Amino acid sequence: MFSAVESRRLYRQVADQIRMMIIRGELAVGQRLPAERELAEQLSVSRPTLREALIVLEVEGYINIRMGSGIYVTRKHAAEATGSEREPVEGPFELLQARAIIECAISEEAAKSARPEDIAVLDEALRAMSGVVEDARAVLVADRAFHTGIASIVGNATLIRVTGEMFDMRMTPYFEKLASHFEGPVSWRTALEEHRAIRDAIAAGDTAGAKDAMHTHLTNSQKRFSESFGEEFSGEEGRGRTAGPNKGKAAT
Amino acid sequence: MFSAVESRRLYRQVADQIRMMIIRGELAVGQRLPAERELAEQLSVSRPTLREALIVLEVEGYINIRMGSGIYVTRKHAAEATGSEREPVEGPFELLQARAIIECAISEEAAKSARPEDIAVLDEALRAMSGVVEDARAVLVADRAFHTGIASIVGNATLIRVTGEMFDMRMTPYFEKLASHFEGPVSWRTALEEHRAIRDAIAAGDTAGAKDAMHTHLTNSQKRFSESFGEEFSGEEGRGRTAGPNKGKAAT
DNA sequence: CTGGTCAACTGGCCTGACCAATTAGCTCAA
DNA sequence: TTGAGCTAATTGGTCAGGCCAGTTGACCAG
Repeated sequence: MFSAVESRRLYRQVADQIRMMIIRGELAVGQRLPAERELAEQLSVSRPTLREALIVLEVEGYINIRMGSGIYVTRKHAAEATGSEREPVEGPFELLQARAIIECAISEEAAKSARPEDIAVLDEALRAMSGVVEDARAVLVADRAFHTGIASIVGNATLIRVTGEMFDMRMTPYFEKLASHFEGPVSWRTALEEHRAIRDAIAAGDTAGAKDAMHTHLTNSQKRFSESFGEEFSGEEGRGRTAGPNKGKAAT
Repeated sequence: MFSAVESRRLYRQVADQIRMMIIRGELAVGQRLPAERELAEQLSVSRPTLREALIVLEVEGYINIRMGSGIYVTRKHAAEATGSEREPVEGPFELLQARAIIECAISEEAAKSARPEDIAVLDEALRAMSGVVEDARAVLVADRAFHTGIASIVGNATLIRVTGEMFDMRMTPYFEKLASHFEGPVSWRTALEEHRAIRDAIAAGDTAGAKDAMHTHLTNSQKRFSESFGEEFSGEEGRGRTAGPNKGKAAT
């Protein structure tokens, strides 16, 4: 929601970065993080700022700070309560298909009620994204801000959260490995153009157009994935069952 | 056991103190707190410590820190202050609206690819539900099975999970307390009829009809809610947008 | 009135230091 | 050998003072 522009605050950026590392699994549960002084130096921030970021993560429940001992990772996912299912997550193709279905509907809804200030939020996310296509980490933040920004137009906290959670599922080692094969400045610029098309349709109040543009965007993402999937993992057994490149859809 | 002497960290004590003042109403919603420097002096702590406490409260959602402007109380959040933890707690209406948008799209998609065995799954859920409308607990299980059953027609694990998670959000004390005022055999039979309409549309491959039927179902759920407790929520501030700094004063 | 400038706040961040809790390693007596 | 107790290094907790950047509103030129 309104944390789009506000994320300029350094301690929040630091918190985002560390949180992402935990979700990705780069920091195992139970593992002890480097000392505050060392961490601050590695991240090029002062210790007070690093401490503020750590407190954010502690309140959110990601880490446990023990005085005199160290900082420990406690869990890797925010929503874990219902003791159900598997950790291994679903495959990237299923995820992108699910996002296509859900976010298309959200875009459609957003186009109905977008106001100028809502469009300004999207524009800010686009502007931010255009400036960091070279930075693999920062561009993800901007990408996320755009997608959750659309959900925020509807003004529904649940939609914002679900959209964000689905986005964050790409932060898995499996997904990351695939993404590293095709994500780059070029593909991000393409995605940026697709974002602009979505933004324009929403700004124009064009519900069908917004839905189509979002569908195009996520379908293209799938394509980019499947190409790299075919090259690198051709001999491997894929996981997703449906969700081929051809989703057998009619109208659009 | 011996949790008496915890040597609580100072910034947490400060956060507790301010949080209590907000909950008690000593600090009105929307009110601006004293400046950090002044507040630190009043509480006899250093500014960094005060800042850490404020960041805790900001993450918890009690206050809103605006750079260059000041610190503002955003809400009281009375009851569950102690067990708080995660759970931004979106309201029941937001949840039902989100479900309407998302599950309508899923129903539409399901109607495209429903096979006889998929319909059989829905029929089984309907049959189970019809037999337990008297049992408040069992009927919820059947209700859940129906909704996730629709998602399973699309054959996408992410959709199934998201649908289930959104459904499970009603399993909170807050939500259940409200639900107990209107949920009963009568309302469940009505919901069952709405389920049947959804099932029929999906079985017939009627995408628009499936979407409409699902929309009707969840909109009616919303109505049943609002008829019982409509007024309670109307005073809440919108969360998604317009963190209006312009309260109180109208045009000049 | 209108629009722009500017100075007084206010939060954001930093340096550098010291205190307090924890823990690993050591000594030394049993 | 063993283990109880001490020591010192390590780590988080707190403090002080300062500078920078964004916000706001009063003020002045137009």
